[in-house]
Amino acid sequence: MPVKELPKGYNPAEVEDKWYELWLQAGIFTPEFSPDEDSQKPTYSIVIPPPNVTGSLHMGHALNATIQDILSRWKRMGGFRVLWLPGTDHAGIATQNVVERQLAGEGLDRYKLGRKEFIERVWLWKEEYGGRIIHQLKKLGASCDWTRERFTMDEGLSKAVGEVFVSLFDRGLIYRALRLINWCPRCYTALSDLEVEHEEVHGKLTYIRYPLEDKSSYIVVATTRPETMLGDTAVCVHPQDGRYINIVGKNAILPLVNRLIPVITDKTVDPSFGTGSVKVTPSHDFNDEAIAKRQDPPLPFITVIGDDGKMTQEAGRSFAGLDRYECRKKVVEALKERGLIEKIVDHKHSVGHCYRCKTVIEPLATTQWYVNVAEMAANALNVVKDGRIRIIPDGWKNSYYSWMENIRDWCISRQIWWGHRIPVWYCPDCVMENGVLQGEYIYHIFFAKTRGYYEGTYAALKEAGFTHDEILSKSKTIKVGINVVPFILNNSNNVNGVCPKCGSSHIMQDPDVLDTWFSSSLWPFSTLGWPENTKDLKDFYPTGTLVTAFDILFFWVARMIMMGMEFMKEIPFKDVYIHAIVRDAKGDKMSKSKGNVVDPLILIDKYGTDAFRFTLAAFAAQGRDIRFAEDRVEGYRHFVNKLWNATRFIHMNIADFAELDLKTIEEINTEVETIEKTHLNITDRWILDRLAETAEVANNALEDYRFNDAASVIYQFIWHEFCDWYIELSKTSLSCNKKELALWTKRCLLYVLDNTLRLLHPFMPFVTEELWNTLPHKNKFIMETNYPKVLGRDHYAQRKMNYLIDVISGVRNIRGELNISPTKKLCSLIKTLTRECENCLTENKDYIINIAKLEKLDIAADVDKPKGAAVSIKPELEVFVPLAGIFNVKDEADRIEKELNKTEELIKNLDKKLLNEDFLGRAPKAVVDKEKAKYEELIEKQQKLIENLSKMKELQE
RNA sequence: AGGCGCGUAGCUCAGUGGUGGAGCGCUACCUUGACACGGUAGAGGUCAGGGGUUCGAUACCCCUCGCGCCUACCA
Repeated sequence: MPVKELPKGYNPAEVEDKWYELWLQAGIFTPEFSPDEDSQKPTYSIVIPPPNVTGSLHMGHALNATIQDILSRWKRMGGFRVLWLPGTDHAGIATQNVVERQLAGEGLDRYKLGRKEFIERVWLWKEEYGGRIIHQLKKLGASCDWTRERFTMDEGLSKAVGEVFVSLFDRGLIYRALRLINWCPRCYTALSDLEVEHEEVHGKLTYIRYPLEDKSSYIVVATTRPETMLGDTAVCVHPQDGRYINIVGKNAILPLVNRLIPVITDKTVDPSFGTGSVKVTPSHDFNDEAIAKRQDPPLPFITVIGDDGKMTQEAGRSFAGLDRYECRKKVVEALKERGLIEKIVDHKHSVGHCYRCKTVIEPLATTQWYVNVAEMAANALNVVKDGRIRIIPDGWKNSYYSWMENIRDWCISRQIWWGHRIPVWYCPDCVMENGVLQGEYIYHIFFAKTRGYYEGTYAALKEAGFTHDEILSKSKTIKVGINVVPFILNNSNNVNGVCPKCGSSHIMQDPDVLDTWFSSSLWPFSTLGWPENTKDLKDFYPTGTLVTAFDILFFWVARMIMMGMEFMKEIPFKDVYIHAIVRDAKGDKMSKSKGNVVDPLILIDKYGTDAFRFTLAAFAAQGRDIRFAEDRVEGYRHFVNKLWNATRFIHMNIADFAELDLKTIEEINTEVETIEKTHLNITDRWILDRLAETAEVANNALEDYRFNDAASVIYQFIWHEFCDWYIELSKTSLSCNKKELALWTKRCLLYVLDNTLRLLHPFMPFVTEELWNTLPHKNKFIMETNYPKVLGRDHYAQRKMNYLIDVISGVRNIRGELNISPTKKLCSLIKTLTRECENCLTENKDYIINIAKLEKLDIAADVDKPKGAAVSIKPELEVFVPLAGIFNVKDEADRIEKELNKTEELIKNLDKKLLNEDFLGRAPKAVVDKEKAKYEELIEKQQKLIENLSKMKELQE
């Protein structure tokens, strides 16, 4: 093996980009990398949770991607043909917001640009900035197959969206309905229930008197939103509420508006809240809407707040045009003037906010598209219940169940432009059953006043001389009445299509686009080529594991399961691994507005990707959030450096062994694995055993998605067994005059190093690749090798090695506690209590002498403790270090006394236990035996300590 | 309101029905020929509090307190 000279420390910056580039060039991330072998392999696939194309990498992404990369690399090394498919999400509302902000900077808005041009602008933006997060994932070392990168607005994925929409539409599972929805007046669109974030706010509860029509009295209602009273159409009490029994059925006079509204009953009213009587505003409150619909006949809906968050004409002259909050003040003032405010009290309640812009949501009656999810949800529930899909950790299953059991139809239309446009058309020229043109129910609002017109029905505008194309091109908003019949064109891209019913060519497409999550719900199969029957689909669907955080369990995971079952008739993934949310060190969620975000790229810059990734893995305990602490990253950077230097040591110490020249690491591995164990020295055998156990534990942990356990067992092995013990001991092995033995130690060093690098590679791809490539090898990249798995255990070596460790740590302990300089050479005598122990120590005397810094070592069964010696008591041996003249007698006496106290404490506890009849009778025999053995050992130790202590005391006198 | 989770060394966190663990920090000694991004030794915890189950509880059950999150039609 040629001599390698490594620099003294590891410099990630010099290494990372180089390897990533080489990996890409070689195509090692694609499942086609080695086609011959690959055809035999089982497949394993992961689809990335597509980050928003507007996004930049945050800690959550970093954790998410690190876990997927660990799985991908581990599975590749485990003999799977792996596809990790990357991509991004078009993030309708978010992206549109970003581009609109950009336009505003130029004094433009989307209406001035027009729909087509606006969308072109978004694509331009996407081409320029949308690749940022992809670039950042590469910095993280993500082994995605970039040749298969997808975007939810790609042609293929759009085709899938269209196919799914049409299929559900044809089966009546997609429908239009007029109901209250969550409306964001700033984003100017409907939102699904999930996209609303509820937040506690400190508000006011206003008690308002509504006079009764007969002037006999008034009824007091309590509200948090006084401005909505303008749209009240009833007052409601609980049917059994005695206080109101006499006025139910009467009318109240709605103040400020002077509308007569009935006092009605509904069981949902809570008599104990407020006055027990509630104002009913069907158009602006979900609860009130439900009450209104339960009445027979239903209560009228009066919309007093518009889609811009301002009061409508219906709100009356004094309030129309006011912002809803402005109006709230004005209404309260007006009521006060009339003496109709009974009181106003502080009130904490939760209010819905837009998840994209945090504006307070307005419930608004609009016509929207919905998916009927009842049946799909039931299927999606079953596949988790019957275990076809596992959720890990399974604590999340209950959340999943309760959501799926209470699921409501999914509002999928959004009043924005960026996204998949709903592939549905309307014909204004068709005549409806009532003899009216559909065009009478299609309402256009222009973005600018044109020839005196600002808005109007399609029919009216046509009448006024506008052409079809003009109407469409000038429309800012198109509201299509619920009674207008939608249809699908055979080819939904065929803009020149005609109405299938009347043949009119004046048809128009639905103006809305689909919820972004609609396209993401198809991700596991649309990215693999569906609706085409592709080879990828056959090879990689269903995928193996979905890795995500719980916050999109419903948004995304549940919907993927629904859609997968519906269109593939098969689960989209076998395991769902839910990882933690990364918080700051105080436990707060990281957010830009709080200014507590930690930028992963800065950490990568500072500590290197490997240290950063390892930190995330080490933190990734199941079922718990991560409080990110930067000093952990620093700690693991030191670990990387430690590994680097271990390799450096090995290179420096194998140079003069010409026998191993020209051998590859693979050949050396074979030699180590096939050699009869008895040819190896005890330290070699011991480290091989430790390695075997480490590999075993690491594999089991990865199998169970316990990334932190895998990381820490590898860490402990490398630092505290391989480096602290084995490498130190190997210095003695290597200087051994039996050349053949030394040669085996050299092989073992290389063997353990190689295995260690492979074990660590999924966690730390860069440094392991760099170091592994300093070894002569057959394959080109470390990821082409196998993940260490079944290596032989060696319990015999374990037991023998413990004798050495006992002696060495005994001497070290004496040295440390008595404050004897590490450079001071000492003498030591070992009294052995068993033959096995004596033989083992004698055989391996040199290790002890070197590592414990001794100048003389005697081992025998009949050693007498020298006068004035420090002592260390171990199970099968006693260590004496004569220190007459060197040490302070009192210090050693104190030391022994401390040890004695500790021992006696343990004996006391055990004593209690062993005197307990119940314990002896009921505890398992193995436990009792173990405790008894321990007890005897401790008693023996205690006696020896007492003996030694008295000798010390004699010396002191 | 309901549900879930958490409370373990100064800090950040693992963990387990049978003598309390890691990293960082701290103390002492050491520039030993892989590494001071290092080595050796050490200090430090009634495992939130109370009750129960058990021969035995930090771990399992119940309650209390504190913190966090999710869900809900809290007018």
